[in-house]
Amino acid sequence: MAIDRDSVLKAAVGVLSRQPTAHLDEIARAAGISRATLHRIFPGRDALIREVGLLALRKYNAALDTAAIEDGDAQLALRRLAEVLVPDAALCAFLAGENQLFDDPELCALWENQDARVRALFLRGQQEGVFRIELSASWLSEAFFDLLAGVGWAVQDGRLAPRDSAFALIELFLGGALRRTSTS
Amino acid sequence: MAIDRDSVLKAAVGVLSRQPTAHLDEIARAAGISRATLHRIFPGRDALIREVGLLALRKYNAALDTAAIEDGDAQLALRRLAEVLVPDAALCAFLAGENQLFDDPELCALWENQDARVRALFLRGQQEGVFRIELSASWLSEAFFDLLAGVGWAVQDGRLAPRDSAFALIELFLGGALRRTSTS
Amino acid sequence: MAIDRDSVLKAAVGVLSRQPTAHLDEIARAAGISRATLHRIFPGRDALIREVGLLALRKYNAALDTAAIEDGDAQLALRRLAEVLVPDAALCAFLAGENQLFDDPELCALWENQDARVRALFLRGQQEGVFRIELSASWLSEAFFDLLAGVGWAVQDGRLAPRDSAFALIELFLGGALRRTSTS
Amino acid sequence: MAIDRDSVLKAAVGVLSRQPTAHLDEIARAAGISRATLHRIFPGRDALIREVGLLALRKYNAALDTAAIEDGDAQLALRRLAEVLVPDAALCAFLAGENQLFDDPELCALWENQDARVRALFLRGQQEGVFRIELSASWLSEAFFDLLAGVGWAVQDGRLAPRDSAFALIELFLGGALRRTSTS
DNA sequence: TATGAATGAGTCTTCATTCAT
DNA sequence: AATGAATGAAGACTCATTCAT
Repeated sequence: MAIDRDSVLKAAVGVLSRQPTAHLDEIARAAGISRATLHRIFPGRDALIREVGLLALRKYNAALDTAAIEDGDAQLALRRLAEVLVPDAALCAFLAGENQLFDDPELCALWENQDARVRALFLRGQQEGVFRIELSASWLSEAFFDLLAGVGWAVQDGRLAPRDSAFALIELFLGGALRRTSTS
Repeated sequence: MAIDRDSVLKAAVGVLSRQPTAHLDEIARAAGISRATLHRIFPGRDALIREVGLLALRKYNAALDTAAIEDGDAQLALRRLAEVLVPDAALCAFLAGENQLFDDPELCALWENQDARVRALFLRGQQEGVFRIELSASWLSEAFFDLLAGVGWAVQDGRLAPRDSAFALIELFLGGALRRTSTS
Repeated sequence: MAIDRDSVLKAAVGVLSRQPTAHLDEIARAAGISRATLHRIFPGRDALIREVGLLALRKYNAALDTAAIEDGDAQLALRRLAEVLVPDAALCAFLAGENQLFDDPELCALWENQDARVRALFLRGQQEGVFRIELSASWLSEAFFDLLAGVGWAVQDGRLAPRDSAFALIELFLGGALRRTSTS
Repeated sequence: MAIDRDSVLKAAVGVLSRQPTAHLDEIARAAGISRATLHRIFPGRDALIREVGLLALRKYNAALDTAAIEDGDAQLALRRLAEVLVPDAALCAFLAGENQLFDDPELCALWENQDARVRALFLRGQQEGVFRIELSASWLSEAFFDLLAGVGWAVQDGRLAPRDSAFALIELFLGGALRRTSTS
């Protein structure tokens, strides 16, 4: 059995999400293999990063499906999405740090497609009166992603407990930082 | 007239916040000088990045002072802080992308000091009943910074109008994405 | 088979003793390897030069031991030393050309230690009535080294036959250029 | 009055004889002028070094004339030469360290011419029975130069008193290190 | 004229990548 | 198949050199 591509990818995510400029040395060490072997599995650095990007985008897309964001109440759909995405927040952190990745037309298209679905979710929610209309759907989409990446970083660096991360994300994003006074 | 360190730093921020791995070539070109001159002003790449980091942290610290975040209502203090920080959001985006920067003890200490002030602001707000207590002060502080960096990226890439950025940041962060229904 | 550090060092001596400013390119070519490999073996130019210096000083020290300069007649001891040192005269030529090398405390200490032994040899010879007392022991030591380096250069450039070099060195140094007339 | 070329040359000798790879910065500083001014006086580094080389060779040649080495007893001629050369030993030290200098045909020719005169002196001395014939004239010439350069270094670095240098040179070179026992 | 400032050229260095075992 | 060893390519860096004052 060949070395497991997935385990190498996972190691790469762990290293690259924290340090996008990490050397292949570190990634190989994190994966427990040598640089040369890393090259046998992935034809080169760009290929490796592209694979990680593809993995991230596929998981993101799968999460959109799993959460069925086009169905039902927009708020609940977003809550489902957060629940599904948070375990892979590191992948989103990776994507946030490798914005050069989107020079690749295929990845860019994938991202656009998925981002469009999220924007559509917010738009739907705004039309249904669930989400605020003063904030554009695209900003909501971007901010949601920013916080998701932030959760990924915070968890990886031990500043946020994985168990709390979904709550922290969705509560802040949906409800904001202000306490709602009952009388207002 | 001598080359202005600050103008070079500004150009470096513009380039590095979008692309942390940018070559010195690009930075020099963006600053309108040659690589050699860039090296005369800053002894090396690390020194340049460190200087940009210092600039960012100093601006951040100055913003905390300007906004007087220790004074008055916590919500208003945070609103003032957002207003002051947003024009320099690119610097925060840079900081977010160069987390390796905090290996430097001095920069790390500076950051810790400033982050502590922001956490104290949230803590005060929570004690005063202004901010929600279900979200930890440190998460609020980190999330605020994440959104600030996100604003920086979005503005730089033309996805968010500079004019709207302060509003987008503070409204989402304070109020969240959900529309508040008057009857609930 | 792994590249031999010693063979690289030997090549470096050959190049650097003639031309202290030689590019790493030339040294690598002389060693039959690429610049990159040279860098893998020695972390940098300074490290390489330092290693060559260490090699030279170690050989010099070993020669002092081999010749047992502290034992027996001082003149014979010096003759033994010359015999042992001459094959490595190129190393001494290298040392003579890289006097900046002695900024390094360790190398400087090594040199001082060895030079002290040679000075002690001359002092002993002077006390035994073997060496002239009008010439200070430190000057004798230095002059001996100068001639040794000169032999190294002359041999490398083909102006002196290796076979004659020990004789040329020791005869000139001990006896001087003047013919001794029996009647005087 | 323009900056004195000679004072700059003198400063260059002082620096370059100790450190052949010295930067123009150091030479300019030693001469009390700026790098740019140094460039105005000498068209470039090569030109400067060539000028110093020419100066050294001219002084050497002048010394051969002043000492009238072709006249009278060979031993006395060499003693006169040593007396005349020792004050400029630093120049010889410079020449010894810049052997690349002799790639220049003119300098090479000059050197060859002068070296031939010195070799002729030794050859004459050997034929007159003054110098030993076991040591070739060319080796004697080279060794004399080596010791002269050694004197230059030793004086510059404070290991030899200028006052003693001529004596140290000529006594060692002519008489050698061995004490001559009256009975032998 | 003399100089601080700027730069072109070329070396040093470090990667990602390939090769031989 | 996996790896240590070797290398090509390209960026970082430092000079000598030139320019503008």
